[in-house]
Amino acid sequence: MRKNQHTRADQTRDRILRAAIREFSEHGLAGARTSAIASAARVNKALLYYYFRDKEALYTAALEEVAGKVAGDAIAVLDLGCSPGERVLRFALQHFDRNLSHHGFQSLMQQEMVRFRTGQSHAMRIIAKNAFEPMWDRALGLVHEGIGSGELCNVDPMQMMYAALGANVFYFLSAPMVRLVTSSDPLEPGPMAERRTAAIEYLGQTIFTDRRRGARLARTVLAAMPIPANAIPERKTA
Amino acid sequence: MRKNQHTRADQTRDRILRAAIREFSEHGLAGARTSAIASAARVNKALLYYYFRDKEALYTAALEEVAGKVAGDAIAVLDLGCSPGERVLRFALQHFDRNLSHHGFQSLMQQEMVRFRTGQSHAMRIIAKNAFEPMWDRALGLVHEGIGSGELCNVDPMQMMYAALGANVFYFLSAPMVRLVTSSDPLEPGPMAERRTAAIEYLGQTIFTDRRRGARLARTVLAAMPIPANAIPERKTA
DNA sequence: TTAGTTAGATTAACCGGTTAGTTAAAATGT
DNA sequence: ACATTTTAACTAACCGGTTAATCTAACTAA
Repeated sequence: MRKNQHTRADQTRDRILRAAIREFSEHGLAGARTSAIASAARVNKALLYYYFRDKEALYTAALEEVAGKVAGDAIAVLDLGCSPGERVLRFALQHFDRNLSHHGFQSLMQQEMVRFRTGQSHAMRIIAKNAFEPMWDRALGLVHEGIGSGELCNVDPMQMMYAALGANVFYFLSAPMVRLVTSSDPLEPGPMAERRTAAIEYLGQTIFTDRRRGARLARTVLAAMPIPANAIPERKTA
Repeated sequence: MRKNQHTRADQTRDRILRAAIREFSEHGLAGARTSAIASAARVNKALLYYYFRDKEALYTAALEEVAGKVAGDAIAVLDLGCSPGERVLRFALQHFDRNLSHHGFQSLMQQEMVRFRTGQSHAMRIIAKNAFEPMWDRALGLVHEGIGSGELCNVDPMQMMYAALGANVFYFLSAPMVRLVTSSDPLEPGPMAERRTAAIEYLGQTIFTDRRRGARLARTVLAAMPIPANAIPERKTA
Protein backbone atom coordinates (compact mmCIF):
# COMPACT_ATOMS: atom_id res chain seq x y z
CA MET A 1 0.00 0.00 0.00
CA ARG A 2 2.95 2.40 -0.34
CA LYS A 3 1.45 5.37 -2.06
CA ASN A 4 4.39 7.63 -2.58
CA GLN A 5 7.43 5.57 -3.32
CA HIS A 6 10.52 7.60 -3.85
CA THR A 7 11.28 5.92 -7.11
CA ARG A 8 11.92 8.12 -10.09
CA ALA A 9 8.91 6.73 -11.86
CA ASP A 10 6.52 7.72 -9.10
CA GLN A 11 7.96 11.21 -8.98
CA THR A 12 7.42 11.54 -12.71
CA ARG A 13 3.88 10.26 -12.48
CA ASP A 14 3.25 12.74 -9.74
CA ARG A 15 4.64 15.62 -11.79
CA ILE A 16 2.33 14.67 -14.62
CA LEU A 17 -0.64 14.50 -12.29
CA ARG A 18 0.08 17.90 -10.79
CA ALA A 19 0.51 19.48 -14.19
CA ALA A 20 -2.72 17.84 -15.31
CA ILE A 21 -4.65 19.14 -12.31
CA ARG A 22 -3.51 22.63 -13.11
CA GLU A 23 -4.15 22.49 -16.83
CA PHE A 24 -7.57 20.86 -16.47
CA SER A 25 -8.63 23.25 -13.73
CA GLU A 26 -7.76 26.23 -15.87
CA HIS A 27 -9.12 25.04 -19.20
CA GLY A 28 -11.50 22.16 -18.58
CA LEU A 29 -11.30 18.73 -20.15
CA ALA A 30 -11.90 19.90 -23.71
CA GLY A 31 -9.80 23.04 -23.42
CA ALA A 32 -6.78 21.41 -21.81
CA ARG A 33 -3.87 20.59 -24.12
CA THR A 34 -1.99 17.37 -23.56
CA SER A 35 1.11 19.02 -24.95
CA ALA A 36 0.80 21.75 -22.32
CA ILE A 37 0.52 19.15 -19.58
CA ALA A 38 3.54 17.32 -20.89
CA SER A 39 5.73 20.37 -21.10
CA ALA A 40 4.61 21.64 -17.70
CA ALA A 41 5.60 18.27 -16.27
CA ARG A 42 8.89 18.53 -18.18
CA VAL A 43 8.10 15.27 -19.94
CA ASN A 44 7.52 14.01 -23.43
CA LYS A 45 3.92 13.87 -24.55
CA ALA A 46 4.09 10.16 -25.20
CA LEU A 47 4.91 9.56 -21.58
CA LEU A 48 1.44 10.70 -20.62
CA TYR A 49 0.14 7.70 -22.53
CA TYR A 50 2.68 5.46 -20.88
CA TYR A 51 1.16 6.25 -17.48
CA PHE A 52 -2.44 6.90 -18.48
CA ARG A 53 -4.66 5.26 -21.07
CA ASP A 54 -5.81 8.48 -22.68
CA LYS A 55 -6.65 12.09 -21.99
CA GLU A 56 -9.85 11.25 -20.21
CA ALA A 57 -8.16 8.67 -17.97
CA LEU A 58 -5.65 11.33 -16.99
CA TYR A 59 -8.48 13.72 -16.30
CA THR A 60 -10.21 11.13 -14.14
CA ALA A 61 -7.00 10.42 -12.25
CA ALA A 62 -6.53 14.13 -11.62
CA LEU A 63 -10.06 14.38 -10.33
CA GLU A 64 -9.68 11.40 -8.04
CA GLU A 65 -6.43 12.76 -6.67
CA VAL A 66 -8.07 16.06 -5.84
CA ALA A 67 -11.22 14.53 -4.41
CA GLY A 68 -9.23 12.11 -2.29
CA LYS A 69 -7.08 14.84 -0.83
CA VAL A 70 -9.99 17.15 -0.16
CA ALA A 71 -12.06 14.45 1.51
CA GLY A 72 -9.10 13.16 3.49
CA ASP A 73 -8.26 16.58 4.89
CA ALA A 74 -11.90 17.23 5.67
CA ILE A 75 -12.38 13.93 7.46
CA ALA A 76 -9.34 14.63 9.60
CA VAL A 77 -11.02 17.82 10.79
CA LEU A 78 -14.39 16.14 11.25
CA ASP A 79 -12.79 13.51 13.48
CA LEU A 80 -11.15 16.01 15.80
CA GLY A 81 -11.68 15.73 19.53
CA CYS A 82 -13.55 18.97 20.15
CA SER A 83 -17.30 19.54 20.31
CA PRO A 84 -19.50 18.97 17.25
CA GLY A 85 -20.24 22.66 16.90
CA GLU A 86 -16.58 23.60 16.96
CA ARG A 87 -15.82 20.91 14.41
CA VAL A 88 -18.48 22.29 12.07
CA LEU A 89 -16.87 25.70 12.34
CA ARG A 90 -13.45 24.22 11.65
CA PHE A 91 -14.87 22.30 8.73
CA ALA A 92 -16.30 25.47 7.20
CA LEU A 93 -13.10 27.42 7.79
CA GLN A 94 -11.02 24.66 6.24
CA HIS A 95 -13.31 24.78 3.25
CA PHE A 96 -12.72 28.51 2.91
CA ASP A 97 -8.98 28.05 3.21
CA ARG A 98 -8.95 25.32 0.62
CA ASN A 99 -10.59 27.68 -1.83
CA LEU A 100 -8.00 30.25 -0.96
CA SER A 101 -4.88 28.18 -1.25
CA HIS A 102 -5.90 25.54 -3.78
CA HIS A 103 -8.68 27.10 -5.76
CA GLY A 104 -7.58 25.13 -8.77
CA PHE A 105 -9.02 22.15 -6.96
CA GLN A 106 -12.31 23.86 -6.52
CA SER A 107 -12.46 24.93 -10.17
CA LEU A 108 -11.86 21.39 -11.21
CA MET A 109 -14.71 20.15 -9.08
CA GLN A 110 -17.05 22.87 -10.24
CA GLN A 111 -16.37 22.19 -13.89
CA GLU A 112 -16.90 18.52 -13.33
CA MET A 113 -20.27 19.20 -11.72
CA VAL A 114 -21.37 20.98 -14.89
CA ARG A 115 -19.99 18.18 -17.02
CA PHE A 116 -21.73 15.60 -14.94
CA ARG A 117 -25.05 17.38 -14.97
CA THR A 118 -25.07 17.37 -18.75
CA GLY A 119 -24.59 13.65 -18.64
CA GLN A 120 -20.96 12.95 -19.51
CA SER A 121 -18.85 11.58 -16.70
CA HIS A 122 -17.90 8.21 -15.30
CA ALA A 123 -15.50 9.69 -12.76
CA MET A 124 -18.15 11.33 -10.66
CA ARG A 125 -19.72 8.12 -9.49
CA ILE A 126 -16.39 6.79 -8.34
CA ILE A 127 -15.24 9.81 -6.39
CA ALA A 128 -18.70 10.19 -4.91
CA LYS A 129 -18.52 6.70 -3.45
CA ASN A 130 -14.86 6.68 -2.45
CA ALA A 131 -14.24 10.20 -1.30
CA PHE A 132 -17.33 12.30 -0.77
CA GLU A 133 -19.76 9.84 0.70
CA PRO A 134 -17.60 9.07 3.77
CA MET A 135 -16.98 12.76 4.24
CA TRP A 136 -20.58 13.76 3.80
CA ASP A 137 -21.90 11.08 6.13
CA ARG A 138 -19.52 12.20 8.83
CA ALA A 139 -20.37 15.86 8.36
CA LEU A 140 -24.11 15.29 8.55
CA GLY A 141 -23.71 12.91 11.48
CA LEU A 142 -21.72 15.55 13.27
CA VAL A 143 -24.43 18.16 12.86
CA HIS A 144 -26.94 15.60 14.02
CA GLU A 145 -24.88 14.92 17.10
CA GLY A 146 -24.57 18.63 17.79
CA ILE A 147 -28.32 19.05 17.56
CA GLY A 148 -28.85 16.03 19.79
CA SER A 149 -26.63 17.46 22.52
CA GLY A 150 -28.43 20.80 22.26
CA GLU A 151 -25.32 22.64 21.06
CA LEU A 152 -26.66 23.38 17.60
CA CYS A 153 -30.00 24.74 16.45
CA ASN A 154 -32.48 22.16 15.32
CA VAL A 155 -32.48 22.78 11.59
CA ASP A 156 -32.07 20.38 8.69
CA PRO A 157 -28.32 19.53 8.64
CA MET A 158 -28.30 19.70 4.88
CA GLN A 159 -29.66 23.24 4.85
CA MET A 160 -27.01 24.20 7.35
CA MET A 161 -24.31 22.86 5.08
CA TYR A 162 -25.62 24.85 2.14
CA ALA A 163 -25.39 28.02 4.18
CA ALA A 164 -21.97 27.14 5.57
CA LEU A 165 -20.24 26.17 2.33
CA GLY A 166 -22.25 28.04 -0.28
CA ALA A 167 -21.11 31.47 0.76
CA ASN A 168 -17.48 30.35 0.53
CA VAL A 169 -17.85 28.94 -2.96
CA PHE A 170 -19.71 31.98 -4.14
CA TYR A 171 -17.18 34.36 -2.67
CA PHE A 172 -14.34 32.92 -4.70
CA LEU A 173 -16.46 32.27 -7.75
CA SER A 174 -17.71 35.82 -7.97
CA ALA A 175 -14.43 37.43 -7.02
CA PRO A 176 -13.30 38.25 -10.58
CA MET A 177 -16.64 39.90 -11.29
CA VAL A 178 -16.70 41.77 -8.00
CA ARG A 179 -13.24 43.10 -8.70
CA LEU A 180 -14.46 44.56 -11.96
CA VAL A 181 -17.73 45.90 -10.61
CA THR A 182 -16.59 47.39 -7.34
CA SER A 183 -13.29 49.09 -6.83
CA SER A 184 -11.90 46.62 -4.31
CA ASP A 185 -10.42 43.21 -5.01
CA PRO A 186 -11.87 40.40 -2.86
CA LEU A 187 -8.75 38.34 -3.43
CA GLU A 188 -6.42 40.86 -1.87
CA PRO A 189 -5.20 39.84 1.58
CA GLY A 190 -7.15 42.56 3.40
CA PRO A 191 -10.69 41.93 2.11
CA MET A 192 -9.97 38.22 2.07
CA ALA A 193 -9.10 38.10 5.76
CA GLU A 194 -12.15 40.21 6.54
CA ARG A 195 -14.46 37.91 4.65
CA ARG A 196 -12.84 34.86 6.22
CA THR A 197 -13.56 36.20 9.67
CA ALA A 198 -17.05 37.38 8.78
CA ALA A 199 -18.04 34.02 7.34
CA ILE A 200 -17.11 32.08 10.46
CA GLU A 201 -18.49 34.62 12.89
CA TYR A 202 -21.74 34.69 10.97
CA LEU A 203 -21.93 30.93 11.11
CA GLY A 204 -21.16 30.96 14.81
CA GLN A 205 -24.01 33.35 15.41
CA THR A 206 -26.57 31.44 13.41
CA ILE A 207 -26.14 27.73 14.02
CA PHE A 208 -25.59 27.61 17.78
CA THR A 209 -28.43 27.58 20.27
CA ASP A 210 -26.24 29.65 22.56
CA ARG A 211 -25.16 32.55 20.35
CA ARG A 212 -22.60 33.71 22.86
CA ARG A 213 -20.96 30.30 22.85
CA GLY A 214 -21.03 30.32 19.05
CA ALA A 215 -19.30 33.67 18.91
CA ARG A 216 -16.66 32.53 21.38
CA LEU A 217 -16.01 29.30 19.51
CA ALA A 218 -15.72 31.22 16.25
CA ARG A 219 -12.99 33.35 17.79
CA THR A 220 -11.26 30.26 19.17
CA VAL A 221 -11.30 28.52 15.80
CA LEU A 222 -10.10 31.59 13.94
CA ALA A 223 -7.22 31.91 16.40
CA ALA A 224 -6.34 28.24 16.08
CA MET A 225 -6.35 28.15 12.29
CA PRO A 226 -4.08 30.75 10.74
CA ILE A 227 -4.53 32.01 7.20
CA PRO A 228 -2.59 29.68 4.93
CA ALA A 229 -0.18 30.88 2.29
CA ASN A 230 -1.49 30.82 -1.24
CA ALA A 231 0.11 27.51 -2.15
CA ILE A 232 -0.59 27.51 -5.86
CA PRO A 233 -0.37 31.09 -7.07
CA GLU A 234 -2.25 32.06 -10.19
CA ARG A 235 -0.19 32.62 -13.26
CA LYS A 236 -1.71 35.33 -15.38
CA THR A 237 -1.05 33.98 -18.84
CA ALA A 238 -2.95 36.51 -20.93
CA MET B 1 -33.53 50.71 -30.27
CA ARG B 2 -35.83 47.95 -31.56
CA LYS B 3 -34.20 44.87 -30.16
CA ASN B 4 -36.39 42.12 -31.46
CA GLN B 5 -37.54 43.00 -34.92
CA HIS B 6 -39.83 40.45 -36.41
CA THR B 7 -37.81 40.15 -39.57
CA ARG B 8 -36.72 36.72 -40.58
CA ALA B 9 -33.09 37.69 -40.18
CA ASP B 10 -33.49 38.64 -36.54
CA GLN B 11 -35.38 35.48 -35.80
CA THR B 12 -32.60 33.44 -37.33
CA ARG B 13 -29.96 35.34 -35.42
CA ASP B 14 -31.91 34.73 -32.28
CA ARG B 15 -32.19 31.00 -32.94
CA ILE B 16 -28.45 30.85 -33.42
CA LEU B 17 -27.85 32.72 -30.22
CA ARG B 18 -30.14 30.45 -28.21
CA ALA B 19 -28.51 27.35 -29.62
CA ALA B 20 -25.11 28.83 -28.84
CA ILE B 21 -26.06 29.59 -25.25
CA ARG B 22 -27.12 26.01 -24.76
CA GLU B 23 -24.13 24.44 -26.44
CA PHE B 24 -21.60 26.68 -24.71
CA SER B 25 -23.22 26.24 -21.31
CA GLU B 26 -23.08 22.48 -21.61
CA HIS B 27 -19.61 22.11 -23.10
CA GLY B 28 -17.71 25.32 -22.53
CA LEU B 29 -16.04 27.42 -25.20
CA ALA B 30 -13.48 24.79 -26.17
CA GLY B 31 -15.87 21.84 -25.94
CA ALA B 32 -18.68 23.40 -27.92
CA ARG B 33 -19.00 22.37 -31.57
CA THR B 34 -20.00 24.97 -34.11
CA SER B 35 -21.64 22.26 -36.18
CA ALA B 36 -23.80 21.32 -33.19
CA ILE B 37 -24.84 24.94 -32.76
CA ALA B 38 -25.70 25.23 -36.43
CA SER B 39 -27.80 22.11 -36.51
CA ALA B 40 -29.54 22.95 -33.24
CA ALA B 41 -30.46 26.31 -34.74
CA ARG B 42 -31.60 24.49 -37.91
CA VAL B 43 -29.18 26.57 -39.92
CA ASN B 44 -26.23 26.05 -42.20
CA LYS B 45 -22.85 26.29 -40.57
CA ALA B 46 -21.75 29.09 -42.87
CA LEU B 47 -24.57 31.22 -41.57
CA LEU B 48 -22.93 31.39 -38.15
CA TYR B 49 -20.10 33.23 -39.82
CA TYR B 50 -22.50 35.44 -41.68
CA TYR B 51 -23.81 36.78 -38.36
CA PHE B 52 -20.74 36.40 -36.15
CA ARG B 53 -17.07 36.94 -36.89
CA ASP B 54 -15.91 33.66 -35.37
CA LYS B 55 -16.60 31.15 -32.64
CA GLU B 56 -15.34 33.40 -29.91
CA ALA B 57 -17.44 36.34 -31.09
CA LEU B 58 -20.47 34.08 -30.96
CA TYR B 59 -19.47 33.00 -27.48
CA THR B 60 -19.12 36.59 -26.37
CA ALA B 61 -22.48 37.48 -27.87
CA ALA B 62 -24.09 34.57 -26.05
CA LEU B 63 -22.54 35.71 -22.81
CA GLU B 64 -23.69 39.28 -23.28
CA GLU B 65 -27.18 38.12 -24.10
CA VAL B 66 -27.34 36.07 -20.92
CA ALA B 67 -25.81 38.73 -18.73
CA GLY B 68 -28.09 41.38 -20.14
CA LYS B 69 -31.19 39.34 -19.52
CA VAL B 70 -30.15 38.34 -16.02
CA ALA B 71 -29.27 41.88 -15.01
CA GLY B 72 -32.38 43.29 -16.64
CA ASP B 73 -34.69 40.91 -14.78
CA ALA B 74 -32.86 41.53 -11.55
CA ILE B 75 -33.04 45.29 -11.87
CA ALA B 76 -36.76 45.08 -12.49
CA VAL B 77 -37.12 43.35 -9.14
CA LEU B 78 -34.73 45.71 -7.37
CA ASP B 79 -36.78 48.68 -8.57
CA LEU B 80 -40.07 47.35 -7.24
CA GLY B 81 -42.23 49.55 -5.02
CA CYS B 82 -42.06 47.50 -1.84
CA SER B 83 -39.72 47.92 1.13
CA PRO B 84 -35.95 47.38 0.72
CA GLY B 85 -36.02 44.27 2.86
CA GLU B 86 -38.78 42.69 0.81
CA ARG B 87 -36.98 43.55 -2.38
CA VAL B 88 -33.84 41.83 -1.12
CA LEU B 89 -35.89 38.72 -0.43
CA ARG B 90 -37.46 38.89 -3.88
CA PHE B 91 -34.05 39.38 -5.41
CA ALA B 92 -32.71 36.28 -3.68
CA LEU B 93 -35.75 34.21 -4.61
CA GLN B 94 -35.52 35.34 -8.21
CA HIS B 95 -31.90 34.28 -8.20
CA PHE B 96 -32.92 30.84 -6.95
CA ASP B 97 -35.60 30.55 -9.59
CA ARG B 98 -33.25 31.58 -12.32
CA ASN B 99 -30.94 28.74 -11.35
CA LEU B 100 -33.90 26.42 -11.41
CA SER B 101 -35.41 27.36 -14.74
CA HIS B 102 -32.38 28.58 -16.67
CA HIS B 103 -29.47 26.89 -15.08
CA GLY B 104 -27.72 26.87 -18.42
CA PHE B 105 -27.30 30.58 -17.90
CA GLN B 106 -25.68 30.03 -14.55
CA SER B 107 -23.33 27.37 -15.91
CA LEU B 108 -22.25 29.72 -18.62
CA MET B 109 -21.45 32.44 -16.11
CA GLN B 110 -19.63 30.06 -13.80
CA GLN B 111 -17.47 28.72 -16.58
CA GLU B 112 -16.68 32.21 -17.71
CA MET B 113 -15.60 33.17 -14.19
CA VAL B 114 -13.05 30.37 -14.27
CA ARG B 115 -11.95 31.40 -17.73
CA PHE B 116 -11.59 34.97 -16.66
CA ARG B 117 -9.69 34.19 -13.51
CA THR B 118 -7.08 32.32 -15.50
CA GLY B 119 -6.66 35.38 -17.65
CA GLN B 120 -8.45 34.71 -20.93
CA SER B 121 -11.53 36.81 -21.55
CA HIS B 122 -12.34 40.13 -23.10
CA ALA B 123 -16.08 39.67 -22.66
CA MET B 124 -16.03 39.88 -18.90
CA ARG B 125 -15.02 43.50 -18.74
CA ILE B 126 -17.82 44.47 -21.08
CA ILE B 127 -20.62 42.63 -19.34
CA ALA B 128 -19.34 43.77 -15.97
CA LYS B 129 -19.70 47.41 -17.02
CA ASN B 130 -22.91 47.13 -19.00
CA ALA B 131 -24.90 44.57 -17.09
CA PHE B 132 -23.59 43.73 -13.66
CA GLU B 133 -22.38 47.06 -12.40
CA PRO B 134 -25.81 48.73 -12.61
CA MET B 135 -27.37 45.70 -10.99
CA TRP B 136 -24.81 45.43 -8.26
CA ASP B 137 -24.91 49.11 -7.41
CA ARG B 138 -28.67 48.98 -7.06
CA ALA B 139 -28.56 45.82 -4.93
CA LEU B 140 -26.00 47.23 -2.54
CA GLY B 141 -27.74 50.58 -2.43
CA LEU B 142 -30.93 48.79 -1.55
CA VAL B 143 -29.36 46.99 1.38
CA HIS B 144 -27.86 50.26 2.49
CA GLU B 145 -31.26 51.90 2.38
CA GLY B 146 -32.76 49.04 4.35
CA ILE B 147 -30.11 49.41 7.02
CA GLY B 148 -30.62 53.15 7.10
CA SER B 149 -34.34 52.79 7.71
CA GLY B 150 -33.66 50.25 10.44
CA GLU B 151 -35.38 47.43 8.58
CA LEU B 152 -32.25 45.40 8.00
CA CYS B 153 -29.45 44.41 10.36
CA ASN B 154 -26.38 46.59 10.22
CA VAL B 155 -23.96 44.23 8.51
CA ASP B 156 -21.73 44.76 5.51
CA PRO B 157 -24.09 44.64 2.49
CA MET B 158 -21.54 42.64 0.55
CA GLN B 159 -21.39 39.95 3.22
CA MET B 160 -25.16 39.78 3.20
CA MET B 161 -25.14 39.21 -0.56
CA TYR B 162 -22.67 36.37 -0.24
CA ALA B 163 -24.94 34.66 2.24
CA ALA B 164 -28.07 35.34 0.19
CA LEU B 165 -26.81 34.19 -3.20
CA GLY B 166 -24.04 31.77 -2.29
CA ALA B 167 -26.30 29.14 -0.84
CA ASN B 168 -28.39 29.16 -4.03
CA VAL B 169 -25.43 28.72 -6.32
CA PHE B 170 -24.01 25.99 -4.16
CA TYR B 171 -27.30 24.15 -3.94
CA PHE B 172 -27.53 23.75 -7.70
CA LEU B 173 -23.82 23.28 -8.18
CA SER B 174 -23.59 20.45 -5.68
CA ALA B 175 -26.87 18.82 -6.64
CA PRO B 176 -25.37 16.14 -8.91
CA MET B 177 -22.93 15.15 -6.19
CA VAL B 178 -25.57 15.19 -3.48
CA ARG B 179 -27.76 12.95 -5.58
CA LEU B 180 -24.99 10.40 -5.76
CA VAL B 181 -23.95 10.65 -2.12
CA THR B 182 -27.31 10.76 -0.43
CA SER B 183 -30.33 8.83 -1.61
CA SER B 184 -32.47 11.84 -2.46
CA ASP B 185 -32.28 14.06 -5.52
CA PRO B 186 -32.15 17.81 -4.76
CA LEU B 187 -33.43 18.57 -8.23
CA GLU B 188 -36.69 16.68 -7.77
CA PRO B 189 -39.70 18.96 -7.28
CA GLY B 190 -40.19 18.01 -3.63
CA PRO B 191 -36.73 18.68 -2.17
CA MET B 192 -36.37 21.63 -4.52
CA ALA B 193 -39.49 23.33 -3.21
CA GLU B 194 -38.39 22.62 0.34
CA ARG B 195 -35.01 24.16 -0.20
CA ARG B 196 -36.51 27.12 -1.97
CA THR B 197 -38.68 27.85 1.02
CA ALA B 198 -35.93 27.18 3.54
CA ALA B 199 -33.49 29.51 1.80
CA ILE B 200 -35.85 32.48 1.86
CA GLU B 201 -37.14 31.82 5.35
CA TYR B 202 -33.58 31.53 6.62
CA LEU B 203 -32.71 34.81 4.98
CA GLY B 204 -35.81 36.43 6.44
CA GLN B 205 -34.78 35.34 9.90
CA THR B 206 -31.20 36.52 9.67
CA ILE B 207 -31.09 39.86 7.87
CA PHE B 208 -34.04 41.68 9.44
CA THR B 209 -33.78 43.54 12.71
CA ASP B 210 -37.34 42.45 13.42
CA ARG B 211 -37.20 38.70 12.93
CA ARG B 212 -40.96 38.40 13.06
CA ARG B 213 -41.32 40.90 10.27
CA GLY B 214 -38.66 39.03 8.29
CA ALA B 215 -40.51 35.76 8.65
CA ARG B 216 -43.76 37.35 7.60
CA LEU B 217 -42.23 39.03 4.56
CA ALA B 218 -40.60 35.75 3.57
CA ARG B 219 -44.02 34.11 3.54
CA THR B 220 -45.47 37.00 1.58
CA VAL B 221 -42.76 36.84 -1.05
CA LEU B 222 -43.00 33.08 -1.36
CA ALA B 223 -46.73 33.38 -1.88
CA ALA B 224 -46.32 36.13 -4.45
CA MET B 225 -43.67 34.35 -6.52
CA PRO B 226 -44.75 30.89 -7.64
CA ILE B 227 -42.31 28.18 -8.60
CA PRO B 228 -41.56 28.60 -12.29
CA ALA B 229 -41.68 25.76 -14.76
CA ASN B 230 -38.33 24.35 -15.77
CA ALA B 231 -38.07 26.35 -18.96
CA ILE B 232 -35.03 24.68 -20.45
CA PRO B 233 -35.19 21.01 -19.52
CA GLU B 234 -32.00 19.03 -19.44
CA ARG B 235 -31.40 16.66 -22.29
CA LYS B 236 -29.40 13.67 -21.17
CA THR B 237 -27.21 13.14 -24.18
CA ALA B 238 -24.91 10.44 -22.85
C1' DT C 1 -33.81 43.34 -56.68
C1' DT C 2 -31.47 42.12 -52.82
C1' DA C 3 -30.75 40.45 -48.29
C1' DG C 4 -30.92 36.12 -46.38
C1' DT C 5 -29.90 31.27 -46.77
C1' DT C 6 -28.33 26.63 -48.31
C1' DA C 7 -25.32 23.00 -49.93
C1' DG C 8 -21.24 21.17 -50.09
C1' DA C 9 -16.50 21.10 -51.16
C1' DT C 10 -12.21 22.74 -49.37
C1' DT C 11 -8.44 24.37 -46.62
C1' DA C 12 -5.36 24.79 -42.95
C1' DA C 13 -4.37 24.22 -38.42
C1' DC C 14 -4.52 21.71 -34.56
C1' DC C 15 -4.37 18.01 -31.49
C1' DG C 16 -4.93 13.38 -29.48
C1' DG C 17 -2.76 9.41 -29.93
C1' DT C 18 0.84 6.02 -31.97
C1' DT C 19 5.12 4.11 -33.44
C1' DA C 20 9.54 2.95 -33.48
C1' DG C 21 13.42 3.56 -31.21
C1' DT C 22 16.85 5.22 -27.19
C1' DT C 23 18.71 5.20 -22.56
C1' DA C 24 19.61 3.62 -18.03
C1' DA C 25 19.45 0.57 -14.70
C1' DA C 26 18.36 -3.75 -12.74
C1' DA C 27 18.42 -8.77 -13.29
C1' DT C 28 20.64 -12.79 -14.82
C1' DG C 29 23.94 -15.91 -16.17
C1' DT C 30 28.81 -17.64 -15.99
C1' DA D 1 33.68 -10.05 -11.24
C1' DC D 2 32.15 -9.17 -15.62
C1' DA D 3 29.31 -9.78 -19.79
C1' DT D 4 24.55 -10.30 -21.25
C1' DT D 5 19.83 -9.92 -21.36
C1' DT D 6 15.60 -7.92 -19.79
C1' DT D 7 12.78 -4.46 -18.29
C1' DA D 8 11.17 0.07 -17.24
C1' DA D 9 11.33 4.78 -18.34
C1' DC D 10 11.53 7.94 -21.73
C1' DT D 11 11.85 10.56 -26.42
C1' DA D 12 11.57 12.34 -31.36
C1' DA D 13 8.91 12.26 -35.10
C1' DC D 14 4.95 11.47 -37.18
C1' DC D 15 -0.12 10.10 -38.49
C1' DG D 16 -4.89 10.53 -39.04
C1' DG D 17 -8.95 12.46 -37.66
C1' DT D 18 -11.33 16.52 -36.21
C1' DT D 19 -12.63 21.16 -36.41
C1' DA D 20 -12.97 26.04 -37.27
C1' DA D 21 -13.38 28.71 -40.99
C1' DT D 22 -13.79 29.91 -46.16
C1' DC D 23 -15.42 29.80 -50.76
C1' DT D 24 -18.38 29.25 -54.66
C1' DA D 25 -22.52 28.88 -56.69
C1' DA D 26 -27.08 28.48 -56.48
C1' DC D 27 -31.68 29.22 -54.37
C1' DT D 28 -35.51 31.78 -51.97
C1' DA D 29 -38.41 34.84 -49.75
C1' DA D 30 -39.84 39.76 -49.02
